[in-house]
Amino acid sequence: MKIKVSIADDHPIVIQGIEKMLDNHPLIELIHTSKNGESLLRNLKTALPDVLLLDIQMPGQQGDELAAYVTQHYPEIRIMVLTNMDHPFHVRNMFKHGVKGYLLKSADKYELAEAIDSIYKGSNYIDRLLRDQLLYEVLDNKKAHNIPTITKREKEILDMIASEMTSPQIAKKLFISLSTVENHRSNLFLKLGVKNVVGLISKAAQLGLIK
Amino acid sequence: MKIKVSIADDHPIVIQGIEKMLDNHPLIELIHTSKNGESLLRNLKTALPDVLLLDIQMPGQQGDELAAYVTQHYPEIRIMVLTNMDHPFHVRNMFKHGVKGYLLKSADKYELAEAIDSIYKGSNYIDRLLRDQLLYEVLDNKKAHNIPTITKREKEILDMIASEMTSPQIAKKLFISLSTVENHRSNLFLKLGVKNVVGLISKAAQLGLIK
DNA sequence: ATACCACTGGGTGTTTCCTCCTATTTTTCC
DNA sequence: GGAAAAATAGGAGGAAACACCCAGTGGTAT
Repeated sequence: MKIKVSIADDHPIVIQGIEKMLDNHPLIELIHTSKNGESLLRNLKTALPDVLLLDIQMPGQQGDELAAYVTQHYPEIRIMVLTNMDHPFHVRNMFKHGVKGYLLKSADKYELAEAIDSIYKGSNYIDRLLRDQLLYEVLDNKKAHNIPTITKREKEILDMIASEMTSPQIAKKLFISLSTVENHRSNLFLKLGVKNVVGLISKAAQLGLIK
Repeated sequence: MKIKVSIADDHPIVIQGIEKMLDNHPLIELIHTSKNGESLLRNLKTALPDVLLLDIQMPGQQGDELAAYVTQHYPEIRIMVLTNMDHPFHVRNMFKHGVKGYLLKSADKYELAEAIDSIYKGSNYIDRLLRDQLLYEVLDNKKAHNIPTITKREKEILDMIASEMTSPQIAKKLFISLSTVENHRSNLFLKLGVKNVVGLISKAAQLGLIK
């Protein structure tokens, strides 16, 4: 009995690449591939995989919502994220949504097969570099990547900052005082652990909070 | 006589994906694949492809330098960029360095084959969306994406800005006066057509100038 | 009912940003 | 060798950012 694998990724090249990598593998078989969330959900109704390879950035539904949905409705499927996003934040975030593995798209066929095999057997799998980074964070007691929740208002203001608006402009547009805007700004700096607006933009982009 | 194709991309998944896409194609054959610039140059010494599929972001050499080198030393090779970067700037930039085609990694096998075929036959090929955007820029007489050259010093300072350094800090580190740093800043704003550092960072990231 | 938290607003002071000038020296290129 | 571009530096001024405070209000969860 082979391990049944399904892929959801909007890039044909990636799908074909994985197909080729798993081709003729003695223990793994590919049962279906999906270009987007809807297609995936349709496929899941026809046959259930043991392991689902899931991209984070896809048109329509976001990977984290999709992961949460699949985890809830098909708890027996083990989800492995397959992405280019190499920030520990995303690892934490996706594991919160029930995934069991996190693999980068730079992986080769041996890594891919090993990752699939180990999460099928019940272990978790995280890309080596990211695993080390997460471990380092824990040992170092760093909170930097353990991002606190960004509130609705903060997110709103973050977006406006990112579109090159100054604090006075934001205050005017939101009908609130300059002080309030600057308070929100400062809170964003604190929460993301950055020193200035440059860091804010970089970090927020890295975390997928903007753009 | 088939069209001889070579790939240079640091992601095994992408290489395998393209291999699979071109497998059994009646008119196209893959003669070698390379994971980085060095490996590519070594491969070129053994056999010459008609078309080279080249990634922009690779460890070590950057895609544009590599393209320029190959264009100069092997003018008979037609280079097609294969990348995720979907900004018109990169199209302009890579064509400046002698490439003949620009394809996004979201392409499917038909697009891939068509693109290879058309640049082999002497036409250029640009992803449809990017082609439209470029055309729009021309018709609209927009200069926004026609980014002037960023000088070495400006690049240096841009990197320091991106690492959250303030102007006084940069001045101190480079042993130049604050005025000079601020001049370079202003010039960067002008060249990238932005209003403040936020815009600078976003634009620079978009253009691949930083990170 | 009380404790928490998001959102709001204010004050005060320093630093940095950003713009608009001008101007000299050095490097690069044809 | 002469022109153009890049790098350097200065002043002057206003706007914005950033770092500290503090404090009231309204919702909500225990």
